[in-house]
Amino acid sequence: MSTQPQLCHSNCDDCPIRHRAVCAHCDKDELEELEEIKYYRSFEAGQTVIWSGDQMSFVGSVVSGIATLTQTMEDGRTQMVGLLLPSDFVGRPGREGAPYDVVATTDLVMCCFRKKPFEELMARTPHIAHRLLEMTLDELDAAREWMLVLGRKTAREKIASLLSIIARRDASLTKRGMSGPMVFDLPLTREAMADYLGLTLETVSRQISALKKDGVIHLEGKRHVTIPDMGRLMEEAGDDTDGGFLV
Amino acid sequence: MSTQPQLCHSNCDDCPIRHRAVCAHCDKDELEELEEIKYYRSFEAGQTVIWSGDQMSFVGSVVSGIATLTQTMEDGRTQMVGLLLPSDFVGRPGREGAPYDVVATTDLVMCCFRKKPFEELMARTPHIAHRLLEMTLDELDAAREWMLVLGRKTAREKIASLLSIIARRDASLTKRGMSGPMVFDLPLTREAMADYLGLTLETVSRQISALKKDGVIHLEGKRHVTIPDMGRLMEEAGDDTDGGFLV
DNA sequence: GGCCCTACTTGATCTGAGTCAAGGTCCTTC
DNA sequence: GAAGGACCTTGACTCAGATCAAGTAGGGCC
Repeated sequence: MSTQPQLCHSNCDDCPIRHRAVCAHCDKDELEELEEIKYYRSFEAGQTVIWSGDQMSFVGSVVSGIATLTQTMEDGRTQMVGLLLPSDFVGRPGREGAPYDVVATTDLVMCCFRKKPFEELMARTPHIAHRLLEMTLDELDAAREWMLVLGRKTAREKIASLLSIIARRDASLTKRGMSGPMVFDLPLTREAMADYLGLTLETVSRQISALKKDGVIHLEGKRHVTIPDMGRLMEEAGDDTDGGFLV
Repeated sequence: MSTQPQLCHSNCDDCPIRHRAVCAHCDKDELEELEEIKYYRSFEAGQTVIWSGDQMSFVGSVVSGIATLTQTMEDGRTQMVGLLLPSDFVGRPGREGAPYDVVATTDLVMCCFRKKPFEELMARTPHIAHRLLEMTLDELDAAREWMLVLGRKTAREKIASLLSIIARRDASLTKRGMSGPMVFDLPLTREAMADYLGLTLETVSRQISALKKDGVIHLEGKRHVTIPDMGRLMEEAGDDTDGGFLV
C-alpha cells in the first residue's frame, strides 16, 4: 500500500508502470475503489485485443509489449493510427464501440479497469476526468503531428520521423536520457512500419538501408538500432521543433 | 434570456450556433458566469487567428465562416490538420501554446470565452469537463479517420472523401437532410483542399474535373457543387461505413 | 546438420501524382 | 469596358514510390 501521492492506485506496484490516467493525487478511498475494479489481461503477439465496432468493456494501460491501433479498408489497405507502448492508456470513457482494431504486435500485458465503474468514479472525481482530458489532448496533438508526416513528408523523412519518435519514447521510458548515441530495438516489423507511415514494406526496407549507408543509423541484425547523432536524425526527419510527440 | 436547458448560455441567442461545449444542462448561475467572460472576435479572410507557439487566451466556437488548423515545415510544405466550420469548438483548456496555426479561410466570427475563468468554471463544473472530453474524443476520431485518408487513399478517393465530409457537415448544419441530391458551395480554394489532402492544387483540379466528367458530381462555376448520388460518392471515397466524421 | 518459414533485401519496371508552363475565367476597380 | 489579378484548368514531362519478382538471413525444430 503505497501512500506517496505520485504513485497511482495501491497495487500497481506490480506493474512496471503506474496508471498515468489515474495516478497522482488519488486519495486512499479512490485507490481502494480502483483496486476493486482492476484486473490484468494478456495477449499473444498477433492477437486482436478489440475489433473495430466491438464494445469496449474496459479502459487501461499497457504494462508490457506493443499494441497498435489500425484501420482497414474493404480491399485490405491498412493504416495504423496509433502506437501503444508501455505506460500508454487505451480507452474511450463515455464511448461504446471502438472505431479501430487494437492489435497486439508483440506479447502484451495490460492492466485494465472495468469500464462502467471506472466511468462512475470518473464522474465523481474531477481530477481523474481532468487527467483524461489532458491525455486525450496529447493524443490529439500526436495524431495531428502524424498527419503532417503522412501528408507531406518523403519516404526517407517518414522513416527518420518514426525512428526519432521511437528513440525518444525509449529514452524517456528507460530514463536513459538523450545525450550520446541512442540504442534500441525496433519494436515493429518492416510491414508494421509501412502501415504506420503509409508506405510499402519494400520502400521501408530501402530507406532504412539508405539511412544506414549514409551513416545516419547503424544496424546490428535487422532490429538493433544505434543512432550516433540524434540531431542528424531529426534533420533527416525535417523536424524543426525538438518537441516529442506520439500517442 | 432563454431558459430551455437545450440552449447554452443565455445571450448566445445572437449566435446562430450554441456553444456546444457548454450547452445543455448549464444552470442559471453558470450561464451568467459564462456571460461575463464572453466576447466576440472577427477576422478577415486570410488573417491568422493564432500563430503556432502563441499563447491562447481564449476558448470558443466558430459562429460564421471557416478556419483551418495548419502545420508548416521550414521549407514551406503545409498540411491542414483540421477544418473548423460554424459550431466547431476551438481551444485547449489546460494548455498554453498552440501547436499549429489557426487561419481564417473566409471572413470569420468567433464567440469566445476568456480562458482562465473558463478553466476555473470547468474545474468546478463536471458536466462541462465531461462535454469537453467528449468533444476532444470526437476530434481524435476525426483525426484518425483522416490519417487513413492521407496515408492510404488515392487522389480521386481523397477528393471524394473531402466532398462527402463537407456535404454531410453541410446537411447537418442546414438540417436539410441527406436524402436526394446534395447541393452546397465549396468553402475552400483548390489550394486549401490540396493542403488538407496532402496533394498539389493541380491534382485537386484534375480529379475534380474527372469526377465531374464521370457524373459523380456536377459543378456550376468553380465552387457550386451538386451531388446527385451520395452513395456513389461514398463508394468513390472508398468508405464502407456510413459514419460521418470530421473535426 | 539440414529443412522450413518468416522476415527482410534488392533489382527491374511501371505509374500516379508532382512539376513546370501556358492559358482561361471571372471578379474588381477605375 | 478595359486592365489587372486571383483562382482555376489543362498539357507535357519527370520522378518518387509502388509493384512484381527474385533472391538472402536467421531462428526454430526435427
